[in-house]
Amino acid sequence: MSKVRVRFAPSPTGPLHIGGARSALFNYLFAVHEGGELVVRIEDTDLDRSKREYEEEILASLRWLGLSWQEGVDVGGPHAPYRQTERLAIYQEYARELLDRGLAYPCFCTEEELEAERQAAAAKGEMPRYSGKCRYLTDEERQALIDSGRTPAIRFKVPENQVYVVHDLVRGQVVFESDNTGDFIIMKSDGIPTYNFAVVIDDALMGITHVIRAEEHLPNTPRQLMLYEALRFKRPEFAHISLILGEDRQKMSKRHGATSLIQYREMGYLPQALFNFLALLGWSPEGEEEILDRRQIEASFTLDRVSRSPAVFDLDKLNWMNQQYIKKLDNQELSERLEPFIAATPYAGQVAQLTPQQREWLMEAVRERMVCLKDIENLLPVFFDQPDPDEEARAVLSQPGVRQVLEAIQAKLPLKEDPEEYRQCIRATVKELKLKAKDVFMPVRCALTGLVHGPDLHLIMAVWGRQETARRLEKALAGLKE
RNA sequence: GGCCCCGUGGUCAAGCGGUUAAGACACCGCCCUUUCACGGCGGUAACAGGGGUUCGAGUCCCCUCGGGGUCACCA
Repeated sequence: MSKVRVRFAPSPTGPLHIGGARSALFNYLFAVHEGGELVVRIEDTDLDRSKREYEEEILASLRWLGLSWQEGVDVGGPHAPYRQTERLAIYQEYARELLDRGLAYPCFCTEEELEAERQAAAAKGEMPRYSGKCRYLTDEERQALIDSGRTPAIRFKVPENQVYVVHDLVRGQVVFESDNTGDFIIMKSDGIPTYNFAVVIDDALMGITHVIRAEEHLPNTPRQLMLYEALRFKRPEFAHISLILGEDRQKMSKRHGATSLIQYREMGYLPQALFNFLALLGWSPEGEEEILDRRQIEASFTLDRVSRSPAVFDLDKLNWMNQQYIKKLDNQELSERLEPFIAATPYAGQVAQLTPQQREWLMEAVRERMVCLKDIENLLPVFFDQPDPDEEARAVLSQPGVRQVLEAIQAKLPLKEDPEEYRQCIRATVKELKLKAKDVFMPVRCALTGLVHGPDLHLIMAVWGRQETARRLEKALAGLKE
């Protein structure tokens, strides 16, 4: 058995989509698990829509996700070039061969004519399928058309009455009849190959052994099988993975909200979480554990555990998973991950002023309260602002005995700045005044933060430090009615 | 419409002829707790329908229904 070689072949016509990321991920996982190789090829034959910046963005997204590959546009390799527009001579050579062997022919129909044909077919309730009009043109007729200034596209002659069977690794046998397919274009009139033609040639030449791609490509597969046959290439194994759907069960697209990987990064999702989440969309490990790191997934990934049915993208579950991963980060990592998100808030400067120790406390206070890293922007204010108490807080502060509590706290504010010291200070007050813990904690929280909810009070106080805590107490006391 | 794929709780999903039909997310309840969150415990909830095959069917076959994909000189 030859070494497994798979590929991920995106079109640089937009940012990397969630679905594309999952296809890339499955290829990557299969390659790693089988000890094979992954190649990244750029399918930029759509000249109008392809953009180099998208190519770069896609590669960056793949790297961010944690994928790596052995061959590709950016890393080179023995089958270079890996960008289809740089391989045009190759496709032209094979097109020539098919023409010479009578397996393809020039088609002079204009797009307008073809469109009219399709309209007519649709009107009659027939399926739109190329009529084969140009298939039997004589040499003279062809020459005349060329002389009249037309540049032909090249069509492949679809074999009649043949049955093509795809032995799909996730779907089993899928049968297609060639008669359902009209002669299709393999080279556009501008000399650029179409998708079906270019993929087949590249996959064959690059020694791809397994084509793992989204299910939307399944109907294309018989055309590709015809080309493998015509070009006398050995066909690879195929595995069509199910689609990722939006809430409405339609193929996920822009209208379903965030669909590009970049957007998830910007919202503060961790690549490890996305990696884990995406792997579980359409694949399941043997055990019951669902929080699995990259190594574990690589070690257990097999195609036979890939699901045939489409999967709805469940943001709730991604959120939960991201939260799990955030919780696992230590202070150092969390702090680093959070940096760009903190920088985007008005508190960036103040956070930068914190001592390393205070910063640790900040991380502890905040860690279990975030679903996404971006949530930090809602958590920061309590450490740096002292808003007037909101309605709920005012209710707490209007209870009798609040002044006494605040004064007791004030009297024993610890000299040592440490969360434990602050906690002890409050506990001691509880004991001294013979109150319920709640009746001390809540007034203090409300007086100092103006809010009834928030991170652990002793951690917040530690981040403030003695001076700031004392200042807030002062201010709160002054603001009390009596 | 033609062709093709899919069909276990709201969602992901285990199951590969015999199970009280796992587990996770979400939801609800209880506990922990200064609050919220976290965490712990528990609960509601599913084999699309109909025919077969079989001693026995979520598992195999057929039909129906439902959902989706695809029918370009886009990939």
